[in-house]
Amino acid sequence: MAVDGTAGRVTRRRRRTRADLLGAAFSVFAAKGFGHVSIEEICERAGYTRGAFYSNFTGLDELFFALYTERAGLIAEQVAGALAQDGPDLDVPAAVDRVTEVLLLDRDWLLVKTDFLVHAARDPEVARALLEHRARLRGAIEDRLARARGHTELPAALTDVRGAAHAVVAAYDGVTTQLLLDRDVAAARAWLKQLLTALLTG
Amino acid sequence: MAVDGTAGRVTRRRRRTRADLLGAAFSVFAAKGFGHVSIEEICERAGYTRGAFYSNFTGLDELFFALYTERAGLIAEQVAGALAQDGPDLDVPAAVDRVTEVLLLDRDWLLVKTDFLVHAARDPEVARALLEHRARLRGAIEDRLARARGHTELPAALTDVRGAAHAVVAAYDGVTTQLLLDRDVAAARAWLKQLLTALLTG
DNA sequence: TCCGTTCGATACGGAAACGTATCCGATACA
DNA sequence: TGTATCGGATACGTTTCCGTATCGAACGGA
Repeated sequence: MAVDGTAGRVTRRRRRTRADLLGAAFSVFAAKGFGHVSIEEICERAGYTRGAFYSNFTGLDELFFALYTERAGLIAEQVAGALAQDGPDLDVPAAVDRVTEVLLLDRDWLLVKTDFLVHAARDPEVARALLEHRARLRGAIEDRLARARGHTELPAALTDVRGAAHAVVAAYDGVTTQLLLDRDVAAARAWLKQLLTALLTG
Repeated sequence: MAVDGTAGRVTRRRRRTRADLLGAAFSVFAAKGFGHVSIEEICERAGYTRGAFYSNFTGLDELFFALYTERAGLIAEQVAGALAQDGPDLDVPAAVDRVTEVLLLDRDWLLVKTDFLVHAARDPEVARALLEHRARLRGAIEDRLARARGHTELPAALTDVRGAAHAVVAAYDGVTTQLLLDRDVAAARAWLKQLLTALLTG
């Protein structure tokens, strides 16, 4: 019981079990894809039985959502940190370097993230959560761009800072797609840098 | 037998069955996602039994590949046609209108296509095929851009026509991602138009 | 129309995963 | 340290899906 947040007590053991299951789920999802993974498989990898699983989650969907939320939160923090790092002048290549360090390094994360995207695309509830997360990231980018206003020009076609931030996200998504296929991280970084330069320095 | 191409005879009935199965697979994949679909489900939808399925395909993977190849081929033709349509001057908004008519209209196709992407991301064999298809599309765009050379300027940051075509694809992928989540086709089109304008008319 | 071939339906055994109900060891707290 | 609560293991029965082997009907060519 108490799979919900209406806590009675939560033991150390339970937190550990939950973390183990989430960790195992991440690697199994990355390897096989959300759709091709059984609950049993995750439990086996984590070293538990299904009893533990059902004690912590109502099903695969809930676990997947928890997993995504957790990792996405961490990454959002890191990105915000990387963006806040330098001065008021916007050094695009340097900023891109730091951000891609976070966003494009871990192929497993890209796989899981994309799985989550197609999952969300079929479930409006999940889609809302994902859109909110993306809005948060976009917000961090907007802040950064606004801070650079006056120091750097935006091209006319991107009407304002919002539009520019939106464009940055689209570029990132586009590069991710290509990277999933060709697995060339170096090329993806170079390419994203070039793309953002073209977009932001009209 | 004869699931392979080493034809003995191929009856009309067989072609029909195969087409029915592919059609049913498309709608079931779109609705549930590749990973959450059983062979039985497809057969049921198509009005056949598993006997018919195994007589035509070795398994779900093969069917999925055939399905993608078929549809992607059709779409590639349509895009090439839409690009060839107008004169040597590059009217970005008009061209985008015509191309997005093909590429962004059918949500089911976007879903299946994205499923295929994550599928390919985990199978190098499949990834190669998908990369080739993307290369063909990019080629059509390159041709179009090259034809417009001299009539329209490219921004400096996109070093050449190849780079520009690459950027167009990335923009398209990025917009697709957003569209999968917010389901706002009109916004996606407007946004893609704006993005490509920013990219191509430096 | 007849005949050999092809195609898909039927029927079967088996494997895998599911979700639950129950029990016992672990854990927190007095 | 004692004890009440918590957490995960165990042990079911059930469902779903798989892949194959076999058979009869549909088909195309002569």
